[in-house]
Amino acid sequence: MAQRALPPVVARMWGRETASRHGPRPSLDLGRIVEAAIGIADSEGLEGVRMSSVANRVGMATMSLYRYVGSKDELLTVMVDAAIPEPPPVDGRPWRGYLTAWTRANRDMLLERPWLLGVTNRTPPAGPRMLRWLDRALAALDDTGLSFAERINIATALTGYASSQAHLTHSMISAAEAAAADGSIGGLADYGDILGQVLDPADYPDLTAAVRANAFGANEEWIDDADFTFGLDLLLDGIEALIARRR
Amino acid sequence: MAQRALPPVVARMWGRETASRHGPRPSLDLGRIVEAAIGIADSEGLEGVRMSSVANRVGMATMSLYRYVGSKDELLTVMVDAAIPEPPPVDGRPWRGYLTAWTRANRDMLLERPWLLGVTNRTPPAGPRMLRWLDRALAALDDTGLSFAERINIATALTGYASSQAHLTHSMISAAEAAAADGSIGGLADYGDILGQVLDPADYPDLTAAVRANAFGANEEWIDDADFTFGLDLLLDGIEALIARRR
DNA sequence: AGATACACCGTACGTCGTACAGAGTACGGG
DNA sequence: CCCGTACTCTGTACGACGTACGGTGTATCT
Repeated sequence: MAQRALPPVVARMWGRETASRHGPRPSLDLGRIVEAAIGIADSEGLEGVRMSSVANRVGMATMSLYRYVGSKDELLTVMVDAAIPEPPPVDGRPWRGYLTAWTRANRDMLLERPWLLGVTNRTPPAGPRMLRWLDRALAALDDTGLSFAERINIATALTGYASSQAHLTHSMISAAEAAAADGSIGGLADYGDILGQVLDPADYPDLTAAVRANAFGANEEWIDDADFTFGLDLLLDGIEALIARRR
Repeated sequence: MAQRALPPVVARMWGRETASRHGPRPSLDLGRIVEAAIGIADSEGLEGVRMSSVANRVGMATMSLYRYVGSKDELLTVMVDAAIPEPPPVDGRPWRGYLTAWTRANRDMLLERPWLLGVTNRTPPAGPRMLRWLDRALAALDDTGLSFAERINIATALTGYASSQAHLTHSMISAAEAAAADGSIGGLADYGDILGQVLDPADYPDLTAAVRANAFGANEEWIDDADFTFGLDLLLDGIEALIARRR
């Protein structure tokens, strides 16, 4: 059985470090470092996470971190997985109820730690927590008669929806915060205002109509679940139709 | 009518520059700079886009760019909108056919210029091209009896789906390229391989089953539209159900 | 003609990731 | 018991890169 060697990042995430024989014991472990980095990201955002600031927080020299982590990118990758909470527990609920909660929890975790959105994953997800989410979604669809490939695609679509939505509401929130300071665009109402100024009705007939109908100023409560639920139900209805068709 | 002042980035994107009275004429315009920056991004990726490299390409000193652009972030924002192609033309097609083409074109443009995925939009989209896409999607749903708010939500969901999907396939592609060089994870088959090594069947029952069923090694052709169409049809079926329900 | 505002540019600074090399330390073999 | 070895920790230094600042030349307005 030719075992392909695990990439170092993956090995570290799964705690498959090879214990060393010689020399002094490490005075730290990767966990403490990641924990410190997450703490900084939570309080100062991603820009606050510097190799120097992380090292400072764990009481080491900057360069010492490189005994535990190959690069800053690697640290970020490990951070992401460690910062993810456990997926909602699977009770006996029907799939639709569970996946609703699952997707909402997915979005919520991204809004609680917005810096997760700022880490562009270049590697496919291979962390223990992330995969646990995937596993639970597959489990929820166990009795639907769908193939594994289909179930994976469904989970992927839902994850994508959660993160798009989180990205959107987060950008609205931070725009509003910026607006409070310097008076730029803040809130959907201002956004509609801007559009009204700039749009040429001939070029953008429907969008102009939407602005005039005040479709943007409508709900000021962005985290209001109305929009989120609307799109989610679109997906779930589609899934339901697929399952029905299969039977 | 109290016109809220346009944010400078928005003004620049819409060509609302105030012509200056005194002094020498600018030897360039924003368009040339953006064009140059896009050219670099296309050939070298986002990391290639430095203020110095852009300046070099247009034949100016680095600092001269700041006469045309407030900051690098601003340049990136303007680049994004300028790099977006026109949305597919609206013919008389029924909404489903048009939105299918629209979403696919949306994804394709992201795969053609992957660096678009690397620009994290902190501002809500306010560029002429981006808004034209939105307008056309709204237009396609004209005769469906849906409200403006609903149509906007639908367009948002489809855009989100396109970019999630693009993000995913792009990360697979670049992982494969990296694998060709250093032998890390490449392709879905390798991915499944890794998972098989690392997963504890007790903790990840369904995922293990999926791996054993070879659900990951199945289709090697990532840009194959099968996966894309599957998720898209989920959404479109949901939309269709909604429209039907309304009537 | 002089004042004024603006285009363009060279220099310089601050920040951040990390390559490199040295110094101290525990373990294993002789 | 001791020496070599491998490993941990650290300071210094370098290279990128964004951009603040101030100076210089030029075209327009009074």
